[in-house]
Amino acid sequence: MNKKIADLNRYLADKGLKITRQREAVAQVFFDTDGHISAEELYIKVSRSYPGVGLTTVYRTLKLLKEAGLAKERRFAEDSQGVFEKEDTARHHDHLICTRCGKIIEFKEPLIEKLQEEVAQKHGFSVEDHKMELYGLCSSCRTA
Amino acid sequence: MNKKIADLNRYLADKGLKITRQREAVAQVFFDTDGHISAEELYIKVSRSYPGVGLTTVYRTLKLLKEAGLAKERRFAEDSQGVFEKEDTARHHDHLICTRCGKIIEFKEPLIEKLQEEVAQKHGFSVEDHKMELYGLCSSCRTA
DNA sequence: CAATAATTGAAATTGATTATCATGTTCTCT
DNA sequence: AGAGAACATGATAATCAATTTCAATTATTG
Repeated sequence: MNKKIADLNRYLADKGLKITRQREAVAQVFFDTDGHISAEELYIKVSRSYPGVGLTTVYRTLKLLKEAGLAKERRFAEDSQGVFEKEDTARHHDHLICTRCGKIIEFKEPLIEKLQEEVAQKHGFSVEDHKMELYGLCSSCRTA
Repeated sequence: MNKKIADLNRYLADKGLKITRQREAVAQVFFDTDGHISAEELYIKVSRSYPGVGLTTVYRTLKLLKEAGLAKERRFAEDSQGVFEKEDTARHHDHLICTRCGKIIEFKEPLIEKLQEEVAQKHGFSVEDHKMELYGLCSSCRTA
């Protein structure tokens, strides 16, 4: 699935930026990753397939991916490290987070989104994006 | 409204910790603050009424307030600094955030909460807490 | 009031992220 | 293809928020 790499390259060309081996490496590995990944983790993962790419470049590329609308940064409570995920999966999904074991489940609920729109309108807002996190105990932690 | 100070003192006594002038100062100023405040901002505010209280102590006291269930820490996207708010207002309210001017409006929507419970149950979770943020443009930024 | 244990503030430390800078690469134009 | 200009890279240093350390101080308890 090189469509996203193509999207990135189009964005770069558009901005007068350059297509490099490192950017492609980081982007490729990132797009092959499901769920959330931190810059540090991505750096390690990239290093396995494409050694010699610096952590700094990983940070910089993730920033570009955000600007290009291909990645999304999230910050979970109490977590000092930011995590990234692909923008397409980031869109319209929310998180259930177990406060004991840290397990994170992603879900979608169109009805909630409809209500969000309504609330926003009531306050004169137009919604572009949202983030919802439910904190609680997962079934295994509750019975344990 | 010294009830909360009393709550804090009860918590401290319970844990074998001490009631100090500094803790009371930080707590008092924090409880008199509406909305969100960062540790740094709170430090400045405290320093005006009670000079000589260190930033470290503000951080430590906020941590205690969290443990005592009297404060809640939040982390908004893209914001490196965590912010705190009183637990009573933190409970069951959500945020509308303008992506241009940064304005934050708080709201409640019981229906959304009901749906959250249902979704969680579907995944075997019991909800203890939640966080929801809607990002968009406020009315003035949209027309500007 | 004395002994004990917790607290304080300043400074040092950590961990994540960003800036700097000399060197290397890509793109554009011919 | 080649040269020049502009951008990118990676190592290191710097920054920023938050935490830890530690010697000196203070609250509690008996």
